[in-house]
Amino acid sequence: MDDKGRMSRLSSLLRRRGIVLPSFEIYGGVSGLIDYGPVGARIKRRVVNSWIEHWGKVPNVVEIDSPTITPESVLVASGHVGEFNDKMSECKSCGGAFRSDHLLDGLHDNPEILDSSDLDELISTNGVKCPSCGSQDWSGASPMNLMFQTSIGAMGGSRAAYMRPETAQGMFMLYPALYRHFRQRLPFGAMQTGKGYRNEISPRQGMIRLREFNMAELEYFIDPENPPSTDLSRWQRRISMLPDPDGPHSSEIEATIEEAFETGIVKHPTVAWFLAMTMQFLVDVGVDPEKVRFRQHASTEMAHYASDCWDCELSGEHGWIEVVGIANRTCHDLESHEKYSKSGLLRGWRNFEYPVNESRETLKPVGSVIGPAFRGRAADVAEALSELTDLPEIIPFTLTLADGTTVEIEEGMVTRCLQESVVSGEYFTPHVIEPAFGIDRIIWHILDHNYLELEKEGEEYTILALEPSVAPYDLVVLPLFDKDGMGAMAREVLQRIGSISGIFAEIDTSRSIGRRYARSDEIGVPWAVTVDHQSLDDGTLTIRRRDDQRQVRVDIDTLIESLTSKSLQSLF
RNA sequence: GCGCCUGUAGUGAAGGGGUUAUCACAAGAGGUUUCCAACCUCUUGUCCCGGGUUCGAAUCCCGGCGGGCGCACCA
Repeated sequence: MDDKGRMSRLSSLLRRRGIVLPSFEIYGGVSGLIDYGPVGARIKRRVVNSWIEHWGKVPNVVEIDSPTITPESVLVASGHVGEFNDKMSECKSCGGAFRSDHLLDGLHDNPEILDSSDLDELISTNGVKCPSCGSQDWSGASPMNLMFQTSIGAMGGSRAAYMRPETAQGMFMLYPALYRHFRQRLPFGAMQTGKGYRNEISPRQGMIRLREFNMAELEYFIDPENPPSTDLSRWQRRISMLPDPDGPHSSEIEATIEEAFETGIVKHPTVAWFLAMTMQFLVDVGVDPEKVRFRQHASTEMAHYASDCWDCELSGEHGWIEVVGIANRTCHDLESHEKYSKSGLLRGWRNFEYPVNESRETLKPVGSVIGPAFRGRAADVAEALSELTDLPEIIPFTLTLADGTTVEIEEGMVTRCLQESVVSGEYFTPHVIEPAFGIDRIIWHILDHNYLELEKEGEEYTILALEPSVAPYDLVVLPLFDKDGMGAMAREVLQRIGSISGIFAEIDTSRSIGRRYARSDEIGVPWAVTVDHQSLDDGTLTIRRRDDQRQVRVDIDTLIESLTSKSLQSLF
């Protein structure tokens, strides 16, 4: 079977069976937007649920949910407005598009701050040549905004906003509430799943580059001086890793995460732990462990907020694709939000091992003298006095205010006093380790890795060998024939199964039994329960296992019990 | 955004300036059938959108939208 055809056969299957389809198709479709159909939506829900459960087991990790509409100011602070508004210049000769500021590298100290007309002028006066064809015929620099713009408020006076390009900012916005929730104790984490939006220039490759996509992100807040200790020894699987090409370990290796951390390839213990947990998650939802690798970002390609960054890449029909980014965002986000919002709540408190006694000599302003003497500037004088670190030996002296002006401080304006205090700890800005998952990309690879084209009695036969935890249905109930009471009994069985919480089943009565097995195999249903003639006599049913088509006969109570305890596998 | 290729039932394809657009599979109804896409009868359903050329356009031309690949961009 040729490899070129496999992807189109898989895509056909996804459409035909209502798993993933193009959106708005009767109106011609929109590039970069997809629908999950009735079967795909169930798979997606279960992948997302698996993700929430996986990380929810970590102590001190909670789920939150925040708006997708985000005020501009938040994204200015996060750096997205600057970062996602690059100006592009296009070569009129060959059609190549380049970042305008990159064209001016070496010609201007800080081309990023230039506006469009300055960029155009510098490009033309310096005779910048097109890197691909050498021509000098440039279109005007125009912003390439990768965020969807909107505004809050229907009438004039509305507030600029964007559809969020990531969910992470929601967690940062909620930091004060999280800090309270966890009773001021780090580490803790917050996660959310939901939509993110990026107005890609050219979305491609099916569900790989979307304009509206499902993300799942976790922000784990730690004290950088006391990173949580982690036990990496429970993961002994060897994983393919591509360390930073500019670093000391530049070639691809196979190692356990523990080894990678001990040899310094992974620098941060918490990052190492997240790499291991990520691998675990992917394997649990049915990604082929042989098609996973972790790639460390070179220092040059790191996102604006990250100090160390690993991609988890999966191999499939589209080659190696990044599906998870694990970044040490350090204190960047919280610090930046503190600066822009002037909020004082984006911090953690760390107790010293031993309290420190501090004594400090200060010059305390005498209000009744300072006030009349300096009038409107009195407050500035008091401020400047409190910030003095080296107290002058003699009074009078000259004091420099915040605005750079000076005043003479004379005898009687201040009193010298000694402040004694016990300092038991200090404030700090927590660091953040962030795993960010692209759910749609993961779903694609789950489908890809589990799409098996087999041969059965000389015929092509397709199985979607999904992990039961992410299968669209847990099982399908099939009467051998829909008559003689078999159909009725199948419906009773379905009803009993339906009352088990967390179990989803459907019934299929049309056409031959073999065809119905094939249909359920094709959408990945792991179990089929068949009601046959013997069922009518003695109440037993057969359970068929998708992956080897073996069947066992059990009575209905055993079936219900096994389903409840999720131990169907043990019947075989 | 540029270049090349491309768009016909749910899926995959054939055809093509002139009656009612073809085939397979899938799907629905009925029959048959004692467990793996069997068989029989019947049925449903298609030329991406807009404009142009023409007596006549699904077919030719132009534009748009969508898809694939490459470049660029992006993670």
